[in-house]
Amino acid sequence: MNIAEIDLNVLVVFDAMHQHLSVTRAGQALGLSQPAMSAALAKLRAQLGDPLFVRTGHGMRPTPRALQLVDPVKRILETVRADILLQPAFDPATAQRSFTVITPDIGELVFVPKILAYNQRHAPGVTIHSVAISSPGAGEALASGEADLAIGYFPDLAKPGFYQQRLFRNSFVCVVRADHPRIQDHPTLDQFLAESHAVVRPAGRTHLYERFLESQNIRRSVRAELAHFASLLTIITTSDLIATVPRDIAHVFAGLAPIRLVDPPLQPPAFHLKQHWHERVHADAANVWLRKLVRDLFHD
DNA sequence: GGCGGGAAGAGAAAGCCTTG
DNA sequence: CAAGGCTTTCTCTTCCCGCC
Repeated sequence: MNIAEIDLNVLVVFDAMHQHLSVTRAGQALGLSQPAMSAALAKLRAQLGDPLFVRTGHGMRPTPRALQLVDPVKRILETVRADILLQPAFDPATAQRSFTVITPDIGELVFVPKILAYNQRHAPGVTIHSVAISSPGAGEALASGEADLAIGYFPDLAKPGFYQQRLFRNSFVCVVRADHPRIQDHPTLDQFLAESHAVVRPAGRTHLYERFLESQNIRRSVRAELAHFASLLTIITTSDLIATVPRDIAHVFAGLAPIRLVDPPLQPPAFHLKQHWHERVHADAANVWLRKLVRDLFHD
């Protein structure tokens, strides 16, 4: 007999019959009426060419052929339950897994160290591969599976097929070297514009503060234009330049070098940093674990 | 999208079998 | 022989699928 000719539901019927040894009770267990259960049993008998369960004075009793089938049927049903119906669990303590996370170089300074510190204690086999992909390409990378998660400011990913979760509210702050000769804690707009500025413009990313100044028709003297936030710290500590950066990165800088955080004279509307993922991995246990970790570590 | 055919299941009823 | 449980048959409903 060809497997395609068998309705595999009959295995469920067989198992229920073996458990209850009664057509009525087996039917109740499967949500079938007694006649429907009887019909299912008749179908099973026809397919296997054996009466399987026969009526005796002590209820329905299995035939030798039925007894022969008990273990194989249980194995098959258990395999279906465990390997097909149950979501595979993700155990961070034992998992050997690498996650690719899209985040700008700010993210590598702000997010990655905390994730790694957590993993070192609780998920020793989990590694993080950080990639800086610009906003338009991030969606493609998430959809193709090239990346698992994007963390940061990705307004292009607010579209069908993608999920997002807000992590924290961010704003801007100015940074200068600790012994800057002119800039005090609350510079006026004139004082701010009188200084020379260092600006970070990572390729392919939205520059919120730049756009804000343009919308206000404000021009400043830019002395250094950088592609990476990481280079900014050295430049600030060795010059009189002033830079306006997201507050989270400024706090990381303050822990690394003698700099001061200063309120900017103009503050654009606050923005939210989020994590984004593709619907393809929405139910994936490993991805769910990573998202929960990111939320627990960074949600304000 | 509407229609028709087939499959499956429910419910009712009648018949059969076994036990006490 | 009555009671309980299984089987069979019939009718009706629902759902799915293919066709136009």
